Amino acid sequence: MAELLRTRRQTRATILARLLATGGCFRQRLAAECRLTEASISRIVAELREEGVVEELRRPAPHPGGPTQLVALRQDLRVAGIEIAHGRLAVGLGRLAGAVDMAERLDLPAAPEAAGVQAVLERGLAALAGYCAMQRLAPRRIAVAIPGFRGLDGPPNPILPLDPAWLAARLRAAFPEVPVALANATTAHAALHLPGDAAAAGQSRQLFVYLGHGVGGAWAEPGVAAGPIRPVEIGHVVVDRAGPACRCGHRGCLEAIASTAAIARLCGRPESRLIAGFAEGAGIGRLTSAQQAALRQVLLQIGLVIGNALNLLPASLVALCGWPAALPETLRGAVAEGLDASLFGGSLAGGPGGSPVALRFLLPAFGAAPRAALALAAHSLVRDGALAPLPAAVTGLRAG
Amino acid sequence: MAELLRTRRQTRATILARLLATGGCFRQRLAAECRLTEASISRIVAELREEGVVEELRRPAPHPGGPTQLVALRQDLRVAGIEIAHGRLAVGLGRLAGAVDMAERLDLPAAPEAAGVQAVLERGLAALAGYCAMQRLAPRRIAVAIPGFRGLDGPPNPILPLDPAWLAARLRAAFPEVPVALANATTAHAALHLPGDAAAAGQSRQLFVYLGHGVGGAWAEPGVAAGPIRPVEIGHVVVDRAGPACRCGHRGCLEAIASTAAIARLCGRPESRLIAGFAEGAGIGRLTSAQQAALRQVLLQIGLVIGNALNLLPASLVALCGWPAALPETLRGAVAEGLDASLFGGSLAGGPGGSPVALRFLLPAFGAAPRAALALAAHSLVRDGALAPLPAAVTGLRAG
DNA sequence: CTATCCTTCTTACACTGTGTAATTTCGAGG
DNA sequence: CCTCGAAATTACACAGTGTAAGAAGGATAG
Repeated sequence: MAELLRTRRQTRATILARLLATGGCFRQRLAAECRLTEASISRIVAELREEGVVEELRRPAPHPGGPTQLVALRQDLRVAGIEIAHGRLAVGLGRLAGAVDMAERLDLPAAPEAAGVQAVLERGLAALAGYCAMQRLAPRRIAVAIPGFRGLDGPPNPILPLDPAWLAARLRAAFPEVPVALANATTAHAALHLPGDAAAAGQSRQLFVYLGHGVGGAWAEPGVAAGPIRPVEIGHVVVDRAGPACRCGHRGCLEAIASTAAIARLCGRPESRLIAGFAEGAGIGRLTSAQQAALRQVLLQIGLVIGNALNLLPASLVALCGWPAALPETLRGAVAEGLDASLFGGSLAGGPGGSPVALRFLLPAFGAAPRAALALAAHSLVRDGALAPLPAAVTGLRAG
Repeated sequence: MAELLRTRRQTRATILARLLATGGCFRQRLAAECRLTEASISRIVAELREEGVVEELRRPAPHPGGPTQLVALRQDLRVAGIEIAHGRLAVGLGRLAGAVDMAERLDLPAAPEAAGVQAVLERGLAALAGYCAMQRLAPRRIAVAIPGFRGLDGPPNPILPLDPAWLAARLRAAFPEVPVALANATTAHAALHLPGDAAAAGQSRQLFVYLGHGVGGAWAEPGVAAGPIRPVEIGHVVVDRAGPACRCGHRGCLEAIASTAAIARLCGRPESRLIAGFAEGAGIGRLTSAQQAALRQVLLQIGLVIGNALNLLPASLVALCGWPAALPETLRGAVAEGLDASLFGGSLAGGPGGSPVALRFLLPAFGAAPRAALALAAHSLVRDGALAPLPAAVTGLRAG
């Protein structure tokens, strides 16, 4: 009995999501992981093949009479990405699997105003459109990763003076027919780091936390539901009401103590040098023992906040993407310690009856922009079943 | 086009949920609020009428040619509830709308052991079954509200020595054919206080927080989705790692500072007297100014935790059920203050672009047990579309 | 090069659930 | 009793999936 009804779009999305996550797989496994019969797989794969979205690759049969057709996303599909990070604009074109065809980075004005940002965006768009025209490549989707973005009709962006409606209109003009996805920069990073594990095919939920110049997060359910990535204001969870002022207007937000800006202050060196050190794999450098102790406190706090978040909405995987990944194991351990101090009903190892939570440290891809935006574009394409996206009014979901 | 596919069970659940929330309404409104056509309403109402779940009541037409048949849940449907709270076991039988036919309360042993609890439960069950037999009434569903419950295959209950599997088996034996729902006591209270507003028919999410001898909460989405009530361990969000020890093993949990036990300690009087005062509507009584200040701090903390929770998962309504409702407005305001200090992107009134959040204080129904369990039973019945519940393995949801 | 055997892949059919539109029913008033 | 106007029902079409039977394809042996 079908206790799980899906629209065609949803079914396509589940299948495409599995293909993106696995990089291609045989129909049997695909059917199992998508909770469909092979009959349905057959129908939809045929449909997607017609449309040029997937292809079947010839493989030697693993056993007599075994499958020979590997179903995979077509490798020549292109997506475009636009990403704003660290005072630069990056535009690029790439493939679904992550390979980048072209990337170009432009400096934003030091004190960005709306007009200046628009001008640089125009240059980036021109470069992107020019490359596409020259190579005769048309992206299937364009995604834009914007720090501080909170929806098309959200509040004005406090971080970057950019009108999302203007950008969306501009993109529609420059690339007619190509669907556009706008999202928060953190959402894009979450898309970049979505785990493709077999485990992820289950009903598991993931909490992604990004610690950069800003601090943000996202809930992701990469399972069969092909669920959306929901941004989370974990950076503005208030840790200490008497703490340092945060740019959001409150005091003692996580961001105010755990962003790279705060850590740079703590370590007594400029944020740019700190980030450069991480980017070169040099780690955080020498610290006084007082600094180490302070850093440890921050890591503990991060763990506490994450544990508290899981008390409110359980997840089976926490991905912590940012500067802590560059620290030695001994210091990093403080995160787990903090988590254990707040996670109800068990520790990381999975206490009595508590389901185990995995904690992963990820190094952010400093300077790899616009890879996150490209990943977001791929995710967005897949999520819509490689069809024209539904207007937000229909989905009832907030952009993000 | 149908971008919203539902199984029959889901459709029935949406309709029944609306009927439960509104207490009966005309088909036109029902169709609109359930996002169905009147044709579908017709089919399903006919089905439910056949089964004796709904009835149509004759009403004078509001305008010439207007509707005359009010669709409503049948008033003679009964549900049974079993609730454990404040050292007592309450069993009862009632109607979906809330009327209680019979309630009986039995004291639990002071230092409860598994055997003692079982014995009292047996007595309660006998009373319930006896009443049902005498009145020739058969409940359509039985719900049990258990403090500390965390799922049928969750960890052993740290609060009450009760094996849920034993209880489920015992209920199946005593009331064969009657589906049983076991849930956390907080979930049951959330069910009791589910808002039935028209607003609730939307996609809104609600955060319910219960401040009693324990502190817990639940996310509820009472909209068309007929979504489940998901328990939240908000009582074990750690507020201050150096705070007082909590029974969960951590320090500084919200429960450790905001439960009635903690408040009783703060006010320097026994918890039972405090609760009795609330139950009689006498409020909290006289406090020294130091006590008032301390209480204010606690309320601020509650607000902070709630604001932080909304940073992680937005909601449009916060229902705060417990002792704060008995306080004067001036003190209670501290909750909103704390909330404003942590809720990102706007205050309670709805900041720039932030969606407004409503905060409601509810007086808990002290001594009204098993009304929460009865509400839970009604909710559970409706949620399953008045059909036999699916086994948890199929729904993929944790009991709660 | 063909026959055979094995599984994979496809497809016809049945079933569920909904919306559209035509039809029927129903209550109220003259 | 008839008629009007809206509500309520129902026939039909359509989307989506599972079941099961049939078609197709690769590997091996002769």
